[in-house]
Amino acid sequence: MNIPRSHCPMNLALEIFGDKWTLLIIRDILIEGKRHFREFLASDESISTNILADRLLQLERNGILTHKPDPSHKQKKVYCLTTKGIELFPVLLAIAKWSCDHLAVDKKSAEHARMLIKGGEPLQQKIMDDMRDLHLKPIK
Amino acid sequence: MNIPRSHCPMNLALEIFGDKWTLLIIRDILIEGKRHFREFLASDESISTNILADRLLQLERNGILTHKPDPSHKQKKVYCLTTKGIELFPVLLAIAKWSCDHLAVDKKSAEHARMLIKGGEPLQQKIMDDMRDLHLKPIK
DNA sequence: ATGATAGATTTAAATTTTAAACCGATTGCA
DNA sequence: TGCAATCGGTTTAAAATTTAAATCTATCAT
Repeated sequence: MNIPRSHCPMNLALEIFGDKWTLLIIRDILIEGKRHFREFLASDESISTNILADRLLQLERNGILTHKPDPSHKQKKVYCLTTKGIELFPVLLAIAKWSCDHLAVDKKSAEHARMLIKGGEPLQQKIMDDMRDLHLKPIK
Repeated sequence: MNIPRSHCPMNLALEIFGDKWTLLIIRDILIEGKRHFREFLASDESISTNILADRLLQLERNGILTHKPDPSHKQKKVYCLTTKGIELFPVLLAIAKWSCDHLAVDKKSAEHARMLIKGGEPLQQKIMDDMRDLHLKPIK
């Protein structure tokens, strides 16, 4: 990474995910359960392959993602969140709540987001625990 | 605004503040108490004037900021958050918490952020109430 | 063997960001 | 009254990033 503009928490975070795409990938993993390049590529926002490849690389460099081989296909990778990545969940949730309160989000997503928020801390902790189980298992 | 890539809450939010600068301006207002162009300009990250002018305009267009004349100087504007803007506070806080937990933030900022987080809901509500008092008063 | 699928890389064009210079209006001070 | 500083910007040209599209090689199922 380059030298950061400042060491303010907000700035350091934005230098990692302050762009239009990075948090959409995290959303795809944390909310949609996606794990593969082609799955990310298929999201509604239609990211292009070079941007996706770049963002995945940056996320790995920043210790938010790792990957392991997919046994089903030698060229296929399974992307895994690290603890650092899983703990972005509250950030996503705060953003989703704000959006649902103030923007014209589509009904289905809004419903899902509100359910997650309404579940409160206990539900959110459970989801993060499940994520830890799913993503942090050692590469077998 | 252009047609959004999708109506997912995350995407809609990122189309507004998914960049390196926008949330730094919100931070300057919500956390640092800044209200003027020149104050934003003086922040550590050294934003340039045209980018700052553009982001302030976008924030106004998106209903997050407004401005009113500053009685002390005919050319001076006082920037005010709307309710929509003030309610970005939990988003900033979630990001700051994640940063403090996972990045090399400077000690002073980390301390401040942790204080805000440790205060919990009551402190956060109080801060947002103060902000409403300060920013939402009608232009006299 | 063939065609589909895998994760990319390459390219050239379009867009955004940047730093720096510049702007006219307003203000404080001598 | 004159002058320098300050106000919120705009303008500019260069640099960097983003984009869509085409392309690549390896793998896989049939």
